[in-house]
Amino acid sequence: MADTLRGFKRTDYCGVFKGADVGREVSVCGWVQKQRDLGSLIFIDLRDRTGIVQLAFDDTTEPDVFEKAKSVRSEYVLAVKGVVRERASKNMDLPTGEIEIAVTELRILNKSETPPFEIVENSQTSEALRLKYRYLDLRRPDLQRNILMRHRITKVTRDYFDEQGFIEIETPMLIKSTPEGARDFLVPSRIHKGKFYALPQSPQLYKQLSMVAGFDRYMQIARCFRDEDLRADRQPEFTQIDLEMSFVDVDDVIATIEGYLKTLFKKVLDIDLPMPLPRMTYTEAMERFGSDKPDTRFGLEIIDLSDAVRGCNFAVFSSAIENNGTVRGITVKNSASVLTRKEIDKLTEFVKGIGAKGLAWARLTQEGISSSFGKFLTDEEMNALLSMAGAETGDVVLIIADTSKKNALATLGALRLEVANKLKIERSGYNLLWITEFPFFEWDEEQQKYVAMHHPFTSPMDESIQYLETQPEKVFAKAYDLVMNGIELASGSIRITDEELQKRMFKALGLSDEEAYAKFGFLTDAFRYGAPPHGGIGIGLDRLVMQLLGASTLRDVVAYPKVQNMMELMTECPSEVDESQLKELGVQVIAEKE
RNA sequence: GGCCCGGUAGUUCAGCUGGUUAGAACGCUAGCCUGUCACGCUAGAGGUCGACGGUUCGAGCCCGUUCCGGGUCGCCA
Repeated sequence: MADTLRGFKRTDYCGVFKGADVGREVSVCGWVQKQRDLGSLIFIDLRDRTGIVQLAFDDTTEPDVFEKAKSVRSEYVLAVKGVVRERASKNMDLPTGEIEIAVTELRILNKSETPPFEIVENSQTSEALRLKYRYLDLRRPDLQRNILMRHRITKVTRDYFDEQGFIEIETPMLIKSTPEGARDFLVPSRIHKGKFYALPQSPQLYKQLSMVAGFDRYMQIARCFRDEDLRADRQPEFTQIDLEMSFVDVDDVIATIEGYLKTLFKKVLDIDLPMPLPRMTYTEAMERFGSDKPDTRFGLEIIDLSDAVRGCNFAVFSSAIENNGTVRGITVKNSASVLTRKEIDKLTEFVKGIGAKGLAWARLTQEGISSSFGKFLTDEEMNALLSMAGAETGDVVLIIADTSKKNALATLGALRLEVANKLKIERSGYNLLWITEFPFFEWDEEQQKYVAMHHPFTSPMDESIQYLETQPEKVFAKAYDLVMNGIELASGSIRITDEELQKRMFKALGLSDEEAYAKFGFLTDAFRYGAPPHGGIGIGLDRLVMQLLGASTLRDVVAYPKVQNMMELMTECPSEVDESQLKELGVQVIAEKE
């Protein structure tokens, strides 16, 4: 039978003791990190979320307390009373290493089985096992720090936006399904059989309606859901710092977020982030980095080599250009020793894996120039190409030719990151920038038509509205993304508040008036009653925390994450439900397992 | 859905060309030990080699299927 807490009152956390505490009688609670039994001397490291304190049992300890200490094992839960004293031998590696607690009273509040893995920092145990026993995993100091840091970040966030006059409004979790974009999680209705709620992909429409309602500045730390496949930086449910502001344009939203980031970095990391943040248009980001979320902490920028090889005898190059395509490359400085033929073959496989037809290359070594295309080019053409690429001895030029400029840039964007990883190019620090002026429409090869890059409430830039019906590729959006270290951290836009423009928008996206009204009528109705101009942004809180902590996966900053197949390994959900539950909901399972 | 990587003791891993009784470290159990803090010493327990099927005289190892985990592409307005 375990001891109880009756009459016991904790006075201190474990990890906070200092030399000045010597002589105090204290009471602490925690988990046993380690018991070291030296015979007539026992040490126990007691751990709570603040750290570790050493408990000492020796010839000054009551015999029954000493016997009890002998029986203590890892992860037992203890309550301890004793006197803080200076250690006979100090441990300077430990914050509390100068003192220990000479125990006068020991209560074993609960025993523990031997845990399936050790509760230590930097655990090497497989993530699957750790996730199954997440409550033990979360006891580890690194995850404790992450979760505490996450708390700190949300606290600073709420405080900042409160001070700026933002109002936190809780929007519903059971909402109407609007199946554009990502797949919705659906919730069947018991009362309305055959009808469904959706879990929100974001509070988008409600925050806009809150602007119509006159709340002027809205903020919510909102849970969002998307039924799409997972990645290291994607969970099916995630948290967004969601904002909306009335009477603003692009610069106002950006300035607000910059103020927030400056405060956040200062308070959480004590870093003075230089403001304002750099801005880059979408077009420039694609041209230079082949990505709308460029990691600009290193070079390897994309170079247009088309002019050097136009009309050359290498059909791969010349025909790409003739067919309105392009030839582009990146020059990898001083890499010829690392990027051997074999490594370049691997890179070729890599680009083929993401849809390129191949990879042309040139290595400039002391022994001369070797390349995959040299025999097709005249010396003049080769020299012009290398000079345009800025290549010198020791460099390697990697070239993609494609009839689609978009594909060539995207491939090189991915290749650029792959090469940076391969060469272990140093990428430290916090690199933030805004990407602005996104195209409104994107040409979809499969559907052979323009499709929206954003939700249909995004406002076009004023000067491009005229092209909406005639030249969709010339329409740019009042949309902005915040990119940090090559990860999309936030995304937002100024919204449409003009009913006529909204109708034109729906039409341009291929939605009939009837469809648009059935789906979004509640919003367009609202806009007939005095909608203030407004815009906002959603910041991915999980990604933000991940970046600030330097974590490599969201699972390290989400307390109870899901794994790649969408399961939560601890509770093993999703799980089957009773036939009676299904019947009550009017739901029939037809997708039996094969 | 495609591609790539992984699955051997509680944990992290090794395991030769397919060949006797599958090893190590940590952890765990017991005993000893008065200043440990990666305590030390001695002894011990602990294995469906992810699962199923196949090839073989013989499979942890080869082949097939499948399950589980990770990365990635598709997907993510």
